[in-house]
Amino acid sequence: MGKVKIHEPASAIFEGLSFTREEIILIESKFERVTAKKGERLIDFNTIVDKQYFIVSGCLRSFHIDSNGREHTIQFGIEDWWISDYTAFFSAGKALMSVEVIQDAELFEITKKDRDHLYKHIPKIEVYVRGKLETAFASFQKRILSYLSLNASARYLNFVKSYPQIEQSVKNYHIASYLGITTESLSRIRKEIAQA
Amino acid sequence: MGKVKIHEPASAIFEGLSFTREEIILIESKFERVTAKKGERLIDFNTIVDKQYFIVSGCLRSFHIDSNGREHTIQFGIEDWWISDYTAFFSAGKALMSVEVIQDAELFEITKKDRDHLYKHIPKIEVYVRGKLETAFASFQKRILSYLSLNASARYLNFVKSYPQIEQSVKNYHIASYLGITTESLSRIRKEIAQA
DNA sequence: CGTCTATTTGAATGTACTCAAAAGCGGTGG
DNA sequence: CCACCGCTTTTGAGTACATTCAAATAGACG
Repeated sequence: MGKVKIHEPASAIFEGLSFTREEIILIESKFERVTAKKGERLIDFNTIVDKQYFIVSGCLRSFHIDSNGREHTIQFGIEDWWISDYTAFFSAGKALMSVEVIQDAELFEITKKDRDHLYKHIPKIEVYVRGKLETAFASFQKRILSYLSLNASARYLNFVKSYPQIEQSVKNYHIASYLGITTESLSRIRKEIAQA
Repeated sequence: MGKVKIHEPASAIFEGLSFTREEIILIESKFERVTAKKGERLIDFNTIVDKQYFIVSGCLRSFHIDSNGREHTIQFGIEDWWISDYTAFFSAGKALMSVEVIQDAELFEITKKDRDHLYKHIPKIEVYVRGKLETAFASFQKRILSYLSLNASARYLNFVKSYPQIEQSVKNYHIASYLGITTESLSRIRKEIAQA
């Protein structure tokens, strides 16, 4: 389990920030506690996205199905991470991808409207979120670099090293779809690594 | 040329925001006007990054040189865009990549410290920047999806469609290094497309 | 025209994919 | 406890796509 527990006040999401009693109540009123079972979809392709999820426990992924029917995993989400279809959430447009539960999960859910309300009334949350966004931005940049400069085997090793907890929580075919390779290729890569 | 001119007040960078006279003076004092010639490097690999650039005119790119000596273009920057090594800039760490001028450029330069000062004294700038960051975040997400789901030819067509202005401003070998393919492959792809 | 840089072409190679089939694993019910 | 089922991973053979290295053109500019 992560640092934040589902029974704590939602304000615990913003780790390191301290709040007044009124602020804590406001934050509490904007987040909804949600539990979701393996296989459930929180966001569906082509629907309007106005929700974002903070993961207390469990594992989720966002993925896209391309014109050939192949799934591509954009992001995995585990405890203390946020997940949504950000492209759609930020622009209030329709989802390019779906978000599904891989392992039973406990979540804090918030709508865009409520998020904006929190930003407005508690500006330090906006500052905090900008910092998180910057970190996520930088890690996306690194991921792009890994597609540009590494072969499948090196990308896999890099993934395992960077996200050991995720590697343990998901199926190999999910990892393959995150790395941009087929299940068969990942299997052969793992075999090669094991032999060395 | 873009909407913002180098002779305008720096506050023009934040398109759509209106400022008081005092705010305009503060913003002006934090940005420095810089001109840079083709070939110049604004950020060098392995050096501390504390500057970010708003591009008024010209063209730049950020790129990484991998362990085999190959260059990979992370981002192109043209007028009205920001460029830096964000990974390093956000974390005040050393550059993973370099930023070089592809076409003579006019820029507004700002340090991290001055940026933070502006955020603190003019909060609406921080809100504005968060919005920009979200847009950039979403476009990175789309780019990752393109590496996962498209072959080289489709990625190229996608690039040309999405960034026609950039395609005109840069060499093919830069485009190849952005798409994650070799110059030779891009040449063959362009030939195929031309024939069809 | 000559030089430097950028692009194209060719042939051989390599990496990852496709499709099909087999093996492994985990849970359920008899 | 074992047999079966569904799901996941592995293996194999053939193929496709992109790379490598080397050489030939094409363009830009003085």
